[in-house]
Amino acid sequence: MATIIDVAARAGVSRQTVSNVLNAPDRVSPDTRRRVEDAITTLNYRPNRSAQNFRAQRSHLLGVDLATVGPHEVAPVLDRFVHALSQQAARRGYHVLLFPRSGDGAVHLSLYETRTVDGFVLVDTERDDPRATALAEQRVPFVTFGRTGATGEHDAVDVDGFAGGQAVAAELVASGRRRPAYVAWPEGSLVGDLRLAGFLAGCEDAGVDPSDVRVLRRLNGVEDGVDAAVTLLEGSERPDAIATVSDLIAVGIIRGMRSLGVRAGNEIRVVGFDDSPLAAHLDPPLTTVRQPLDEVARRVVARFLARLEDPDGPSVTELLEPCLVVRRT
Amino acid sequence: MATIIDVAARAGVSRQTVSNVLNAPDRVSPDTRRRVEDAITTLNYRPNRSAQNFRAQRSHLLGVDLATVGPHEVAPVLDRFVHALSQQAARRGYHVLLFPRSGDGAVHLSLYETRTVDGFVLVDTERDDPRATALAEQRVPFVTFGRTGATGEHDAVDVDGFAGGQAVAAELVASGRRRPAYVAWPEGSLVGDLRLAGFLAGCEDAGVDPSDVRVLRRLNGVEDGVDAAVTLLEGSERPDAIATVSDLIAVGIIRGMRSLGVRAGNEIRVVGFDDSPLAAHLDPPLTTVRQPLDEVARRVVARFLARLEDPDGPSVTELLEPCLVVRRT
DNA sequence: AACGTTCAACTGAACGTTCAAAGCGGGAGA
DNA sequence: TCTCCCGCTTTGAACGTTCAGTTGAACGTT
Repeated sequence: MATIIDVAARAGVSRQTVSNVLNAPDRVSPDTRRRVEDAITTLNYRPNRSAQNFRAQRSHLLGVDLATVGPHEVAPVLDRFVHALSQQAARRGYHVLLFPRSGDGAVHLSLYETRTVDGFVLVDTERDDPRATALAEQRVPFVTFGRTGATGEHDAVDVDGFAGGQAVAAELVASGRRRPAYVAWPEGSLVGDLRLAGFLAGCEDAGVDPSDVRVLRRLNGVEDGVDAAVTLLEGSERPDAIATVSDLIAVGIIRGMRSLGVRAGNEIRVVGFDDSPLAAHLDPPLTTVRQPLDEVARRVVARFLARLEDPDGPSVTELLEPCLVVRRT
Repeated sequence: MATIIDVAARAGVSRQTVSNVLNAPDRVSPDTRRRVEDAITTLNYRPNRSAQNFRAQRSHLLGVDLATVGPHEVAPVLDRFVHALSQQAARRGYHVLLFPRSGDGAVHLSLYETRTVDGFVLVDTERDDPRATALAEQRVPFVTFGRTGATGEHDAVDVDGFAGGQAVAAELVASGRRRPAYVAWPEGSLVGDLRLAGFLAGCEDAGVDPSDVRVLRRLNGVEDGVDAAVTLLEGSERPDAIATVSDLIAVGIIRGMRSLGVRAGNEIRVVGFDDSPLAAHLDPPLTTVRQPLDEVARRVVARFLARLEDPDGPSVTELLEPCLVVRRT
């Protein structure tokens, strides 16, 4: 591999001049510049990233811990976000380094201590996420996708689940539904509680009394959705719409309804959340709320770089609007 | 951040002794070792990875290019493999660096030229994959998950799709089916052709004439599966089993059958391939072929490290056995 | 001619680590 | 007593880059 010294020798200049041609071309005379560029081309020189990292005390790497997903679990948002993140990071000279989340849920602090990464992006945050607390305490640069409730204590980018819930309610009522039900996660999840609260607020805004909305709480599985649908349909007063906190539950709802001979989208509308890849392929295609993952990723990267620039600046939480995707249900 | 020099000063030894305590403890007297270890603990010293990388001319990073997946497409194998890979890599002191596949499908050679990564892992390879050709030509260390047809020209780990196809045929015939059909990908895909060939061979082994097997060719989409199912069922002689080259197509098959009032698993069995996360959650749960992704990842990492050790060693292709998962279809 | 300014290019130093080689006591053998 | 060896430790050097500071030449002003 050619080094900057080789290029300098070939072009008859010093190593710093070569460096300048690459990093501050205006400091070099046009004539010299051309000679150096020729040498670079001839030798196919590429600056050694390890050396640059070492010199700059920056790894240009962004750590993302992968939740340990069982072979049959789905991580519909995580994977797509990681794709988007690696794309946006690449635009800014950074790359995404994946590492498995350690057993106890702690972030691998050692990756930062050894300067393997410049910081972290946390995904799937929960209320008072211990990972965020630990990182903030150690003053490690990081940004979360998702709030933790500790506003102002770290940078975060999130999608406004409350607004998403509102939009769902508005759409359902606008299409004439008056007896909506909601299948939520168990109480305590920040994400889930916001989506539900938004939905209830949206109902109220549209003139449906929130206290009339039947709310069921289930875990995030297809089977849990099936169960919820059966519960909702067996009563004497069936809802005319079922909104849910996730697509996975919605899949179960649709299936549970079908097992009772009811096709989603007619008497009973069904709405999911996340617009996971399968939503469009369901039968019937699922109405759901899409998160602007590309934009989230863009801002996460921007926030992260800003944090590196100014470690002591104030923490910022950005909120992005989700977008309702109306399909057949 | 404490450096090795700080530790050395505190323990009253030279920097090399500290290095030895960490990398070759047997060279250091027990007494000194203890003193140094104390200093390390006190100062919370961690060797700087950038410096190590620079010194060793190794980034300890493994590049994986992410196919650009549309927001509604699914990459069921890729994502799970990447998870497994990052886990296995971490065990060997390596990490996975993600980068977006460039527009023209070429691997980002520059990541290697700049020594940002030590090499690549290629996923979703195709016959005579241009990425593999390019990397081999440049003598870049890499391992593919999936064969390319160019055996011996690069390291590869693959799952035996032929054997998978055979297993499917064996199971179907053993359960009494005599008129199986197969929905394949368009001819030319190495993966697809092997799975189909295996299926036909398996039929022959079990006493069903392969030339009687109806083979349809479709793209890899849910809608393509629906279409295939309709085509297969509308003829006068319906198959009693439909095997497919992928779970996604199988999803479509099940749906297409249902649209004609036929439930998969009874008169007509359906079998997918890949055991993607949704397979177990389908209605009815899908019988499919599981790829041992953890084991594939483990071997890919091992092969890769072996290749780094010995750049000129012979190329090896490893083949792993898939495993049929019989569910309700 | 002396001096200040500007532009272009160069030199020294440093980032933190580890390999290779050298130093240094002390004990065994000649 | 001298030599050799052994175990432990130190020193020199290098990996490739870029920041900060310096040199040198050209040019205009006084």
